[in-house]
Amino acid sequence: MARKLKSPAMADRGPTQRSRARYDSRREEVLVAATRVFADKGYDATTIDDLIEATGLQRGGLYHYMANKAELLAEIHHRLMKPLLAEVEQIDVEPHDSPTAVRLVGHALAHSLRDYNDEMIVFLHEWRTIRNNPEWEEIRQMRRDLEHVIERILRRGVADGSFEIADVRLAVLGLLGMFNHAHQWFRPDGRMSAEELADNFADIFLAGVTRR
Amino acid sequence: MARKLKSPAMADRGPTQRSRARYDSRREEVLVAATRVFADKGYDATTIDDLIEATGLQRGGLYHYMANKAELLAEIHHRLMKPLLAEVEQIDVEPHDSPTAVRLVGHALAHSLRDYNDEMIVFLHEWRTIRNNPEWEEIRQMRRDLEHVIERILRRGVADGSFEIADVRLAVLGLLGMFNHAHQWFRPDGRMSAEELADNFADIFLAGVTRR
Amino acid sequence: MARKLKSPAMADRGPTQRSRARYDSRREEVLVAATRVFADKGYDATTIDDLIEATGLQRGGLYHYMANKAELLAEIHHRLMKPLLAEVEQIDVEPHDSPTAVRLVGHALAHSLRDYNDEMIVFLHEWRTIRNNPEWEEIRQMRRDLEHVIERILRRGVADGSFEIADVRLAVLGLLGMFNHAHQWFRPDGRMSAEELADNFADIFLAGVTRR
Amino acid sequence: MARKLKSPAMADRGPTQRSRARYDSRREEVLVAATRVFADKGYDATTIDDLIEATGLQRGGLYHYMANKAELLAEIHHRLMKPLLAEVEQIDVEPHDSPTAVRLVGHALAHSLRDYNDEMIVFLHEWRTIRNNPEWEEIRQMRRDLEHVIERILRRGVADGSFEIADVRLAVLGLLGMFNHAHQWFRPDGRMSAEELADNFADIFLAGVTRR
DNA sequence: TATGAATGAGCCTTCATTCAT
DNA sequence: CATGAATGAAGGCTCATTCAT
Repeated sequence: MARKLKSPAMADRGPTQRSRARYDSRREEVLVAATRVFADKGYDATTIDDLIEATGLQRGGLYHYMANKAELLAEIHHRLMKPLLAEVEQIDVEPHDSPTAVRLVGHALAHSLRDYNDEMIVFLHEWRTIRNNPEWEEIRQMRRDLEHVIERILRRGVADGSFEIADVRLAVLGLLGMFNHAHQWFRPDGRMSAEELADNFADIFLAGVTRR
Repeated sequence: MARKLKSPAMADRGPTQRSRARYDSRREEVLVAATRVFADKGYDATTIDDLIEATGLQRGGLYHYMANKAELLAEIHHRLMKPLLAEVEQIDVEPHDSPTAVRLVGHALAHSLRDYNDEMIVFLHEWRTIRNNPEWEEIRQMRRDLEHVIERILRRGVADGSFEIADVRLAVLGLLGMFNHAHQWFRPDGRMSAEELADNFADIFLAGVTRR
Repeated sequence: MARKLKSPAMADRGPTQRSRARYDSRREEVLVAATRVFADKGYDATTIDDLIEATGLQRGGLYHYMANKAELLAEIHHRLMKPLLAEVEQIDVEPHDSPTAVRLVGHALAHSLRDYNDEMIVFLHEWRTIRNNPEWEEIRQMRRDLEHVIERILRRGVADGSFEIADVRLAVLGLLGMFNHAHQWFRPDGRMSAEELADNFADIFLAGVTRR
Repeated sequence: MARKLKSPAMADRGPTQRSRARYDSRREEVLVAATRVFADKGYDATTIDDLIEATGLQRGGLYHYMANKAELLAEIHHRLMKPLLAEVEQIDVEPHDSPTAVRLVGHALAHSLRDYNDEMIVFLHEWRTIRNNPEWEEIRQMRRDLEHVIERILRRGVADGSFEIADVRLAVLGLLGMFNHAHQWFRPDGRMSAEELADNFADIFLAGVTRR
């Protein structure tokens, strides 16, 4: 039914490159602003009016760049999890020895903390929001995927004799927990670099799991 | 009411004949598409985005062919009522005997049903929309005009002794009602032709009002 | 989880008879008022503020008596269709000859028109609203049920040789259509009684379908 | 802040001892139920209806045991922080050597985790809610007090040559962070006792700050 | 003409809280 | 103390229309 009247001459044009690019960059701004506000006030406590103020758009204009508030939260999680998951899965398939793999995972987590600091804050704070809402199964799945990859790496370390771990699931949560909690004090532009953070935490964790 | 169809008088200035023709044919397409959607979903429930989808135009483009949504509804009613009213008024001034005049009115109504099926559906469904909005007085007037012509024909039949009708107003509503309701099942390409429909209903109606 | 703290002594009380009755009567008022407004302006065109004005309640108070606007529409249809369906189904199972059964169905329809005039108006106007919304399948089903019972009665008349009908489905729609359309002019307190209406329409319909 | 727990001094006037006791025990139940719900769904996402369901009270009844929702949150924090703060301040004034003091602080934190698990969850999740609302300055102060006591203990350890800490503030946050994060997996009735948890974390922390 | 970003009024609904009984 | 009807502010979202490009 669509595009019935459009003349053949223009049928294949669609939005111009330029307008498309402007839309995308504006959407990016909206997303960044929303992430900031969500990180600061929390998703539920953030009103559309807060987003209006943060973006400088008006009500309708804002909705030009998002379907609804929930979509923003989902997108924020994708922005955080996709690169992280990719990096960790890459580590999983490369031929590292187990301690090195764990260390690299630490670096990947630290990179997220550095490059997606606000997203990380949102991710960690809104877990309950996401957990309690059927609509966000996809995000829950990404989180599970991350845990599974790390679990696989640890199990390989156990299998090859590098590690000695009583409860691998718990170790995964512990490793993630160390980094997750760091979001409360780590600042991308602070004294400690992401690499230092990663190495310090990797040292601690490896000291705890390495077979003696 | 802005942006009425440009009057022919303006055609020789500004836009070329060709571009003028293209504009009109596009406008026609918009109107037909809108009528279809209004008939299907109702005027209020139809959004501009529905019209965008139905016409294949874009938001701004669509507004080149209409001043606003309300104008479309008005125009749809004009398209239906003008020929019908003309036909019925013609019958009124011609020297038919009363039963024949009624029969011809029936045919006129059936023709509307056949030739302006979607418009008829819109007309019947949106009556309340039109009734409650001051802006549509013009349309209400056309409807009243139609009723008045028919009423005049019936009264003449009473006066000349052909008919015996207790409440002429009610009889008008009854006659219109029979045809109006037929829009729910009559299809221009269905089993029953418009002429058959007209004759059947005329038979029933005349049987009811003819002086015994 | 509920009622954990409630002392045993009061566990079986629940709302008092009195308060329950007041709630119900207030809800009834809301429903009647809403039906009136829906009948007048249409469901979609009726805003919550219209209902507030019609009921004399305030926003929150109104929502005390309804889950949402849609629920009202559903309830209105139940109020109309349940007694009608019951009456027609009763006719179907009683041992009437076919013409009598049809006449009784006409009376049942006329009773609805008389006793549930506003509900009837809403029912007839909002059919499209209901048709297009998955949430109202239950109502669509009631309508289908009604049509089926009438269809069954007509088919029995054909089978027993009383009627001669080319297209029974169409005849059902025609019978319903006659009565449905009458809502446009029939008034419970008008010149014509519901019984007269029923008999007149039954006469017309039976004249059309009786085997000659 | 209205309707605080009535002070004991008022107990002898008006309500009997018995009714007073019943009131307090009900209030206790309300608090426990609310804490559970807040921990599960979050403070903002918890509605009064959730509390009604969780307590088994009715709307009006519930409000007899609380001034408003915010008061519950404040009270929950008092229940958690008062004993913890008392325990830690006690440690501070007792003549322990610095590593022992730290270890005892760890045990105090672990006890909170064990005895006030839900309160802890609420405390950690709702920090932002509390931070952004002027009304909760008192709670923010308690948290600051806790940090200050721990900071004092650590600084004493630095002063007496036991510890070598570059950034004492950060060390405080680190120590609290370890325990705080544990609420995500620690269960009062789980494999690991609170004492074991405390000792493990104390070992790790002390290993990190002890002067070599 | 055409585009689509932007506007802002207005809609339905939720919810903490109050208060007459 | 208890009830539950009522309040009304505020929230998320829709949508017809405008306008700079």
